Amino acid sequence: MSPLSEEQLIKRREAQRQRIVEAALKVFAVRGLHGAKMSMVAEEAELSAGQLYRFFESKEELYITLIRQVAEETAQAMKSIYDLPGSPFDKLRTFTASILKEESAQFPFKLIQHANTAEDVPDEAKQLLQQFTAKRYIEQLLPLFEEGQRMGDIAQGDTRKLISAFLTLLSALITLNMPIDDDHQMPDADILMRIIEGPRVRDR
Amino acid sequence: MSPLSEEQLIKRREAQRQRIVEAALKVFAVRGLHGAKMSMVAEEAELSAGQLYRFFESKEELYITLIRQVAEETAQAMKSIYDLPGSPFDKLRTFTASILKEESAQFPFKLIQHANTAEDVPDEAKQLLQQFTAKRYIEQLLPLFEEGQRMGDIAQGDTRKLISAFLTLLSALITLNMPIDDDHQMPDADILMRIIEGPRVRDR
DNA sequence: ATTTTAAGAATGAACGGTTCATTCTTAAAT
DNA sequence: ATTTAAGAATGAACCGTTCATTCTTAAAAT
Repeated sequence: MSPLSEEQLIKRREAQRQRIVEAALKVFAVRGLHGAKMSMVAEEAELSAGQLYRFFESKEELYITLIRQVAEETAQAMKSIYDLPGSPFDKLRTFTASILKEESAQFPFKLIQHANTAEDVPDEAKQLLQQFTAKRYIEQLLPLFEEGQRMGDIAQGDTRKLISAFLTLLSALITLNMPIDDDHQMPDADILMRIIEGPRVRDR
Repeated sequence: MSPLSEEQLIKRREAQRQRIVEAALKVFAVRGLHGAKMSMVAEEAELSAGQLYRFFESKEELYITLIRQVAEETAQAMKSIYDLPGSPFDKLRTFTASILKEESAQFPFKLIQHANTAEDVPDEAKQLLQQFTAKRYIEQLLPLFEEGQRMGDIAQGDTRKLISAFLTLLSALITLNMPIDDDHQMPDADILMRIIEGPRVRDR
């Protein structure tokens, strides 16, 4: 009857779909909703533009699917900071360094940043993002920062404000999307950590 | 013959031209070269789109004119940091605060950031920007930072790297173009100053 | 009366999302 | 081996939209 069993087909199809979403993440993160073209996503996913429409009925559906997935994964990644080794400060440094090092780790941030500032973002995407706002991340990190403050690793003061500033700067840095040339060089994690670092003593 | 002398006319025209450039700065800074539409510039300058073409023969010419003007003004602004009152650290804080406070002060940064990362930027604009690169700003600020380091106000270490990181983060923050809503709030200058701040002692 | 200025409509080219006719692949059935 | 047909893939239109730019027209200035 059918050349491929039902099960095989579904699996295969799902894998393809995921491949497209990953390509879309890269393209949408870098270029934004309107700057990203379906043809670019197709190229990145290594199939023809027409093919995309066998998996997603529109650019909008693809975008919403992408946002949904990224929102969930990011929330997950946030939680996983707690599993990192060392003190709260160590955990945060490791987290920060890994994001600044790996380009692929930056895509979700860029995507969300774009989605939050671009216009004509589909309502459904907006709603999804509202469920996963910065406010939520702050609450999620609050215990970690508070412990760090108790230990003296992390600077005293309004904790939420500190987290907010830190996340904003990290996000800003990622979003900057700098060409790594002679003129600019990505500040490393340690520079960024100075923002939340507790009191230092002279000469180290 | 004419109640307006030749001279007056030219002056009037020049003023109008400048008005357009300023409108363009705002629009191009926020939306980038391709995101900015001539109709938007026209609206901002409070004239019709068609009128623009009496002053600039193309979008490209307008853009190049704008880049040239901004590049020069920015270099000028950089120099003026030295004229600010107080210690090197004070000067830098004042400078930073004033940029973060006033939106109009951020336009040049945004424009340059866009121009440096966008594609299909006119060659002439690229060339103009190369003359006023970050590298140049770093050299310009070097004496100020070195003095600050000698005084202990500013953190020790590779001075150029420190300046670069500071400028990059400032630029990133500005470029982020955050909506000032409940979720996000612009980190203030003092937070940013922690990046370059010299050794702190416990309890202030 | 003539020129200048302005606004706004018209133009035309490029772009890009989407569709579709057609060709290819592949694995089961013969 | 050969056939067969479903699903995969392509690439070329299609077609609406979006601008940059030009044209038309009329008011205002001189």
